[in-house]
Amino acid sequence: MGMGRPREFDAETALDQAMEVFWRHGYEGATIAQLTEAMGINPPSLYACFGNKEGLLKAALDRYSKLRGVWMDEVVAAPTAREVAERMLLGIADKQTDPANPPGCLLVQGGIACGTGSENVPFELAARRAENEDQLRDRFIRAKAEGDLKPTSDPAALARYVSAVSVGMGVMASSGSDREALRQVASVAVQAVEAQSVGRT
Amino acid sequence: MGMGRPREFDAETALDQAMEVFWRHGYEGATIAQLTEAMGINPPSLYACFGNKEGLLKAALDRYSKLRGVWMDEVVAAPTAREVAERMLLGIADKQTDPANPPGCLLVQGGIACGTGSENVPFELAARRAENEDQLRDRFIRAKAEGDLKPTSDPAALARYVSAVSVGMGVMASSGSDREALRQVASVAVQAVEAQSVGRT
DNA sequence: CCACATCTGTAGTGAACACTACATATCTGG
DNA sequence: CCAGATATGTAGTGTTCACTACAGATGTGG
Repeated sequence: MGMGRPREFDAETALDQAMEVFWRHGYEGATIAQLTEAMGINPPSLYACFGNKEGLLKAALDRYSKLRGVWMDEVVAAPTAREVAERMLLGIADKQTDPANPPGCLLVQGGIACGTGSENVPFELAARRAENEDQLRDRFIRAKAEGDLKPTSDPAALARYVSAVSVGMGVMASSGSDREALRQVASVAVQAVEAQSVGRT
Repeated sequence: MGMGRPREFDAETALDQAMEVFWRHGYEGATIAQLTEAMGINPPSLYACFGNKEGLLKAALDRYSKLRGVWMDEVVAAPTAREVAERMLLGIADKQTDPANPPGCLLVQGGIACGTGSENVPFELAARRAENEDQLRDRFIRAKAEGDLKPTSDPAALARYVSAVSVGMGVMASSGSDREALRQVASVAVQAVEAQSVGRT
């Protein structure tokens, strides 16, 4: 038995284009017509490869999380909790205003509130954000064990805090805030982590 | 000339119901059928009273901003910048997890990313958020003039920061974070404002 | 070269959407 | 009580949506 006609497009390249459309218009705001045009394929190819619109979103999120994960590994490699927060938030300020991508963060722009039939999309995004938060929390737990964070500090709360600031910055970026404004927010935000650090300079 | 048949529903009560639908499903996710059912009226009444779907959203936002403005006045009445931030963020933690309302904040849930034809909705929401930020900024400018905030502090950046944290908390609330989690975020966030304060205890 | 499997493009499908025409009902001013 | 004006309920309108049937194209294994 034969193996059939080979696909004429590259799935990852197409996913990058789809990611951009979801990023810019959100899950519900993105139409199949926009997606297929950006991906350079026709609807049947999309459905054969990704199942349906939600399957395409999940594939795009997988790709986004993968790239993001590499960067997060560099972030948590910083020597102190304060520097982790600084690297993360200042880095996010730059990433979310990078003209190479739509403004903001796909994990926020993708869909915060959705209509009937797409209720699980916001939870899907939240689950991805939670992964980042978990990674931060683990890093802050280590920082506390190393005596870098105060014995009274709450690593989970700190991680939630940094995650919340990231999300807030993403919304600001998508509604027009420029890089300098986001960097200012990041700088102020880092001071809360610094206040929980032991050897503050 | 007569004045016509009087309307049989109360516009403000109907707006409250519409507000809840937009809050829960977002602008694009909310359908006219859901809105009219929640408001207890039929489509022609909705269109006669509010023009179109976007007009209804703006009316709901006006109402939301009005209620919110009353509360913000109480917030900025706190004696110090630190207490302003604390009142604001802890209050938001409670409000965004109040079971009487959908979780989160209408100014975020309403629509962060929208599809073609609704591009201005996110900007409309951003403009409302900016009003709160301006109010905070003015309060922090005063705090700096009063010697409550350090001479090196940047009131505008502080206001942006508090606003960003609020938004981030709203997203967290809408994706299932409970009140305690939000309060922890608020507590950490306040420490950044405290770090900019003069008489820190 | 043939049977088979998979992809691709065209051209739709039914459903859901925002919005409205129209007839009827209920008010005010004279 | 009548004329004008506005609201209401029924029942649609055209459009757009996610998704797909189908026929032809292009590959592999025998």
